[in-house]
Amino acid sequence: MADKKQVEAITSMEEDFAQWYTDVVKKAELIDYSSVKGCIVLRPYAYALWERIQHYMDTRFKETGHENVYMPLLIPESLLQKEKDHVNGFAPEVAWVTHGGTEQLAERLCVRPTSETLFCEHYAHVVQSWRDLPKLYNQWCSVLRWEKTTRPFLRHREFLWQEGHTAHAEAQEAVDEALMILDIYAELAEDVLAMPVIKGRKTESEKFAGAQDTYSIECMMHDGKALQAGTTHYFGDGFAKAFDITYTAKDNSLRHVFQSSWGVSTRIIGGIIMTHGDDSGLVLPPRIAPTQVVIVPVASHKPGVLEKAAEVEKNLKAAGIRVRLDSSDQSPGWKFAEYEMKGVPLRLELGPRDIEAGRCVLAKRTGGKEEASLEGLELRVPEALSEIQRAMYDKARKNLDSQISVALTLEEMVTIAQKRGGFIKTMWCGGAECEERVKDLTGGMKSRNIPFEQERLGETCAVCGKPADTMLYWGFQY
RNA sequence: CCGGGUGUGGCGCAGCUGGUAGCGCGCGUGCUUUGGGAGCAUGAGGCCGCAGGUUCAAAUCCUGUCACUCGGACCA
Repeated sequence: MADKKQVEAITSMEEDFAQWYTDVVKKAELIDYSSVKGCIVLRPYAYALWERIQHYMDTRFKETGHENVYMPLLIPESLLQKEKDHVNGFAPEVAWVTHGGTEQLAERLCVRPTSETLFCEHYAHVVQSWRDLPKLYNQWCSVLRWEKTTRPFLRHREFLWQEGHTAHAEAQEAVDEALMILDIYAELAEDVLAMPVIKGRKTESEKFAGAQDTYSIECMMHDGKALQAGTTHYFGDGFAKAFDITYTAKDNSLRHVFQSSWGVSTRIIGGIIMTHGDDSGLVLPPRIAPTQVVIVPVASHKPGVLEKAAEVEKNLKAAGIRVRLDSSDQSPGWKFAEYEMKGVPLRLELGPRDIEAGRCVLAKRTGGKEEASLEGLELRVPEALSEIQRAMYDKARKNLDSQISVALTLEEMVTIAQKRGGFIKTMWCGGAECEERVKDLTGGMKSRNIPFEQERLGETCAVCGKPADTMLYWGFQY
């Protein structure tokens, strides 16, 4: 029976969430493992998702004046060493190239874990005058970090991302840049991926190595764990001083630039899976789905069926819909299950009975079947897709809201952390010791961010009881 | 990095008191099927993760190693 095979194919979320995730990632043909730990093959379906994410972001970046560049893969050790906090943050997880052919290199080269240092070196070369600013660069590339524990999408050693790096004359411009990009990231997550986010600033102890301020968008997964889906950083002039990036201002004084950097990686695909997926597999938001509509012909050997299906495909394609006709000789039931597994938002069933009646069956991946007239289908389908998109966001939003708890005391925090996880919001005094203490007592819960949307939950820090005027989100994270 | 589990055709597994590999699914071909993972027939495919060792003989026993996976620690 269909149900039985489904259950065998994918572990239920309730039974074992981690196993469910691994099953979905494999069965939906997103990835394959390679022979190097943490270096993962992105199969066509996963890469198509990434391309759509890329396309959205790249368009937004270019609209806002950014240019794409490409920096080298290798960083000499001496260059990496220039900014102290930065090197301390990354040193434990960089991989080194020590030989060229059979010869040992005079200086070893690190495979970029991120490219701040390369951008800084380059900016020092090309920035001379206030007329050269701002520099608004982005690059699409992969980076390498020698992680101990790896999981598909969520934690790779090599992963794809974009990293933006900008240099500005004024501090405020660099801050504005970091905040504007954070908005773009939030719009990607909410409008395109149907993943509601919490925007905010990272605490001192959680910010990026070398940054003055780090901002993040935080998402909530089905299992109550948070996922940081994107971050942006304001660097002040710290890197500029370490790398000697100076320009001559209008008044002929020599000044350091102010910088920002920001990135989103393929990790966000893991977020899509864990935000929307269910026990039948992936569920993809229509705006990002590589295939939005799959046409499943029924009794396709009967005359006229495939022809009609091809005609419907052509019409929908002409209407700008990403549609695919599966005319393979698999049984309809097989196809139903297959495309559910792959999260295709809308299935269009078309058989002899339908054709005779001038209609088809539309089945939403999110639930619900309807009969639709073939006449005007190119209007009904986009409508159905936006209904799905909206429903997915609403559902995710509801999940996020239901996972937020308020705690006024440390005892409450610990209880909630152990009982249900999710986000906990509390007042916080600003002390790193309080973060440490929460982490110890809860077995790893950390601050997520200080949300831009602040509320006054009380007058004192939930952890230490000292006066507090900041509200902070906490949570377990991926 | 610490602890548990697992590595045998593409996938899932059996075989582990040693004797040279088997099942289900999938795959190829043919016919019949087609509204929730179709049926019959026939065929192809594996030096058992890798490296040592014990033995007349190793998928099986021993040692090492690598990978995957779960949990923990760590983590822009």
